[in-house]
Amino acid sequence: MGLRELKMERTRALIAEKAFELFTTQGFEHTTIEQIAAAAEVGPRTLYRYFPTKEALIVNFVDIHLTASLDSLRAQPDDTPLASALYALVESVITSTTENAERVLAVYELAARTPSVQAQFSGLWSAWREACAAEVTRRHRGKPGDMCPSLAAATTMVVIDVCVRHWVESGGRANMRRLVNKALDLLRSGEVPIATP
Amino acid sequence: MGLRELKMERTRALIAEKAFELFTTQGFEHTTIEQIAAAAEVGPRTLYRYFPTKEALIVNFVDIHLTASLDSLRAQPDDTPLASALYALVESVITSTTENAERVLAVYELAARTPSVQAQFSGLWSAWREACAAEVTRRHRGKPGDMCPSLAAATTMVVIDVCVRHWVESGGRANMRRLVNKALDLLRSGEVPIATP
DNA sequence: TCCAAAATGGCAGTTAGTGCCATAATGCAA
DNA sequence: TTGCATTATGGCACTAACTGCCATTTTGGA
Repeated sequence: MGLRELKMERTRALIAEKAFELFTTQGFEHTTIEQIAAAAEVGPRTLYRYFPTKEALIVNFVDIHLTASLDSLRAQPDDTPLASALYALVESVITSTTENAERVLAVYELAARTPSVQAQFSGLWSAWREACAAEVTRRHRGKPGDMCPSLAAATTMVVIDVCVRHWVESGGRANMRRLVNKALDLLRSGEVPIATP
Repeated sequence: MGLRELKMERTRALIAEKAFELFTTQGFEHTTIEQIAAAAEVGPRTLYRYFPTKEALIVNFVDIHLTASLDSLRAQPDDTPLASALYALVESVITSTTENAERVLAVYELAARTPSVQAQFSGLWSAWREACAAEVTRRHRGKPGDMCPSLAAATTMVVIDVCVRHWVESGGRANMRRLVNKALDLLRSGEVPIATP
């Protein structure tokens, strides 16, 4: 990586950091792009070259972890059993969430207070789920139209989503890994009721 | 309902309809609020009294169905088995979707082309899922912290989501009810792989 | 017929986001 | 080291989404 890219990466991080600080102290809506740009000592026009929208300044922090988890799914050899490959993905989310607990909690709190941020987050999760489903489908090699891979991916994502929510609601005090394993057990054992006519 | 409210309801519908027309012909981003207001023969300021944001003008169409489905869950007697109550909810989505197939397809196509709309939709689904989970939890009367109701609700929502996507991808030609029952069967029979260490 | 309440919409203002272009910084090659 | 081509920067002008405020109009009912 050249010196140029390094410096830009640093600027990017600085902008995100300053934005985060201002958002947490003043609230998302009461912080303007100008303020953030000023705090990071760049022009507003430059800020927009690093982050396309105001929301991206927060979403960014979760995006990193989700992208990493997708990578760790892709990193599994193609002949890994699907259940194991999916667990690698789950594992990745668990570690990145708990290792950055404070930041994640703050981001979620911020999102809870701001509809537009909330929406962007939902969109991010949704896109991530799509991407995971695509990867699972590729591995599964079933007939097109088979819903099994989509369901497997979606179910896994839902477990993660539910567990992260529970974890956030506990203020980060719950044990995330235990939560996830409990949830997976419930699903596997059929204790979770499924809609029936 | 008074005559006044009736007229307002009509205005609301007219605005939404004109917005929909303009969005489908010109695209979401290339349509301005002014154009929509002009088409509906109201002032822009008035339009904003009916719809808080531009995105709400589309989201509206799906919102109606999701709200209705939630109502049909609430309408079930409290002693209905959870699996049956959840099926009533599923049933509601199936009928409202297929009965408004054309409109739903158009809306989804529009959303697929516009990130901000996409995000709003994800947010809507997410909020709906939360609301359903709350209702399921209420019915379940388990200990607080029990993840079973959240999982039951989330799993059902995910089935609906996956099926609707498949249905949309088929251009509305697939049989939605068959799709849903197939998916529910797969889940119930344990054919869908669950992440395992 | 008149009145109180409520809907409407015009106006001014804020802010997010974009295109364009001049300027400044930087890596590289001579 | 110097000069050049490339690339980041940021200023300016502009569009369009939204908001608060207030005057005007409409409307349902007494």
